[in-house]
Amino acid sequence: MDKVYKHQEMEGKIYQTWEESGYFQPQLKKNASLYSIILPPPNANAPLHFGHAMYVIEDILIRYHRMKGSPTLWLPGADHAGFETQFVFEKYLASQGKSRFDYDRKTLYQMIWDFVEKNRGGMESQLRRLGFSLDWNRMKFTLDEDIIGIVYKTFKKMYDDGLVYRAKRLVNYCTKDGTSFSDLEVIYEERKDPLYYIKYGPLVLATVRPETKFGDTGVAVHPQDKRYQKYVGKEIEIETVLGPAKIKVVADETVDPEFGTGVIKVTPAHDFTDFEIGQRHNLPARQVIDFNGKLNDKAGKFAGLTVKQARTAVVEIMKKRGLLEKVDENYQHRVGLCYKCKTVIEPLPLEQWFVKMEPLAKPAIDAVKKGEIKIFPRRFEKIYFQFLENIKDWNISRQIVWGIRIPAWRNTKTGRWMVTEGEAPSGKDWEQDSDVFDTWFSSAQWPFATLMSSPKSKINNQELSDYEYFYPTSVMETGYEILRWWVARMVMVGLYTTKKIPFEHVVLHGMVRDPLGQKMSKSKGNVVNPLELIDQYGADAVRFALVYGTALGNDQALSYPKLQAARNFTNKLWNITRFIDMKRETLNPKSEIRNNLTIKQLNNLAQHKNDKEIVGKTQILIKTVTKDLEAYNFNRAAETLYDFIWHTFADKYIEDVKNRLNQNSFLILHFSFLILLRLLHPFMPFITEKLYQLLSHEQKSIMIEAWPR
RNA sequence: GGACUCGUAGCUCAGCGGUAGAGCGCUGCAUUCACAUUGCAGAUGUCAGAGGUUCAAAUCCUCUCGAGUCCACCA
Repeated sequence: MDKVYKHQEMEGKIYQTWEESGYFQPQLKKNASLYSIILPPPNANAPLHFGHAMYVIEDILIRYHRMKGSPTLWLPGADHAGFETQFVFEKYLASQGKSRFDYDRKTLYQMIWDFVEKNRGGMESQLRRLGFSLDWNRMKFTLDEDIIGIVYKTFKKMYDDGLVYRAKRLVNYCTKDGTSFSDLEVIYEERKDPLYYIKYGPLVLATVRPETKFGDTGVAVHPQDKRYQKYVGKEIEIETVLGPAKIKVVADETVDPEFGTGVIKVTPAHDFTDFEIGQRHNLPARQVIDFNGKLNDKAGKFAGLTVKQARTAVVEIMKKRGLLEKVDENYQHRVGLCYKCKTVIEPLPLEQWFVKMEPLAKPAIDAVKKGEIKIFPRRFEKIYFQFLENIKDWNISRQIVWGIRIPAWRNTKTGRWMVTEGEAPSGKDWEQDSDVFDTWFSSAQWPFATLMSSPKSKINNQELSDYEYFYPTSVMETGYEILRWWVARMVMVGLYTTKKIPFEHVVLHGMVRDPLGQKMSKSKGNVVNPLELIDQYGADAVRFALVYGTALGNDQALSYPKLQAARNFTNKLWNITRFIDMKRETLNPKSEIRNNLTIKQLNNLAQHKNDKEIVGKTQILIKTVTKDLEAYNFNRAAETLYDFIWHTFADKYIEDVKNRLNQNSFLILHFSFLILLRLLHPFMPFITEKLYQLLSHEQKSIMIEAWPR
């Protein structure tokens, strides 16, 4: 053995033998306690980042339960990541001097497919580098035919149940990316914009968006506002930049009398609050901004101007005509932006498919309230409830091509819609909706969709699908930032479709930040690639460093000292093994070399006081580590193991035993270390495998050894 | 406007009701035979502040101050 552990020479080979061994596949048997996790599918088109490396938590759980003897499934997948991927592809097109509008739908889809296909596999080999014991035979892609079929079925069922409806409503629209978004995809930024006080006949009102005034179909005040009582319900004559006009005054609770003058203009087609006011008071929605972000001919001579240009132009004319009372230049407010390209989101009226969320949210709330689903750490329950209790209907239409096309057809003659499970309706006059589903709509079905579409297996003469066997899954482990985007939606749709919870426990990890505690981002240029760290420190060390010293659900700053410490720890393990191996040669013990000595058998073997002591302490360690794993206290389990192996086992016990080593104490030394390796295996799979085989002189993998008890 | 997290040794963070902990750093010593990616010994903290509950509080409660995050959304 070398003096130093060289991970570069070991990890690749070990992973290969694991994969060939078939141990990643669950050993299905009847009446066993099952364990399953569906991997949150990484974007098929992008390299892994630290968020994915945190899935090491799942590998720890999977390896632990596999060793405990459960049929254990960890199912990998890849996400087509609809808008994300199309966004990247369009950037690529732009670099070639092209745009998506240069191609028809079919060609564009195929081009993105090929683009993704070219990058496929990268992410998968990276998951292998991390040592993840995923069952690659069950790999799924979100655009697999059978997955699409299941998504169609769900949509059709929702439609038939009246949970999906088509409506012209205001949506968050990015005029640059040319698609609408759900509420979650809008980010807000604090901005300082001028607040214009505009004269509307006898009234004055404040707005930051004078360019939308062509879409005004009313003026609103608070019902209790005494100043304006006399106008309520009446039409007032106003002077506008396009000449004189009449406009109705309504009273609505949502108006804040403290804001501005207490009067607001109502522009139902371009503001969410105004849309609602419009609905309540029968004010028509007049769209004056088009989907290209420019004003249309309803804006008279301002038609063709962008929103920004129009604002300046309108203000200028109002100034000239004395229609502007004053301008507050220091007005602070928050502006909605496209989460991807940061363009100002334009609320625009668009016909879309919506999912009614309230009936879905209720059972999802109950499932957690009743404890059928548990969330770890507990504090995230609040965020979950808060989201579900205030949920709004979900816009699931996206105006892109990269995704699952919505199986809805419109009759060009009657205008009626028909929803199917994917097949085109008979007859000539049907035209399919050109939109695709929001990626999260299909992702919400991932746990049951993946299992339903896996091949059946024979279990005790019974043909069972993975769905029948494994569902509901045991754990959904992911970053807390997608609790609402994904986890909550999986619970809702899972409960709706399968009538069962999709998973029993939700385990949430925190973010990995850069060494200074800053969020990693491409624009800041502080992104660290986990694969580079694996090259440098080894996968075991990277895994260990990510778990060690950070409580579940907390963010952590990437720490090089910690990585180094973890790497040194692997070296320590290596040298403990070297010592034991060396002593074996000199002592040449003839007694039973069995690997599976239990701690109790070991206890009976112990004669010397210190041998008894180390066995006793190991016994306690087993209990502690097991308990911490069951409670998802991964950091504590890791810290306890590190401390025990290094400072108790190596520093104290080995230092003591090395001077009095005999046949008997050697057995204690040897077998108790094998127990430690097994305890450590879920955290550091590669080196523990290597050392286990070195010491036991057997071909048997530590992966399928029994968890110490 | 609501909610959450964090504030513990120089730095990064565990601990979350029973005599202050780890990693890195620091000081001194050791070392041909498992390991310098080492060992031994050691220094370093009114656990942000103020009140309260308790036999006992870094740990529970209230408030204050600082750092950060999320949600709602203002026309």
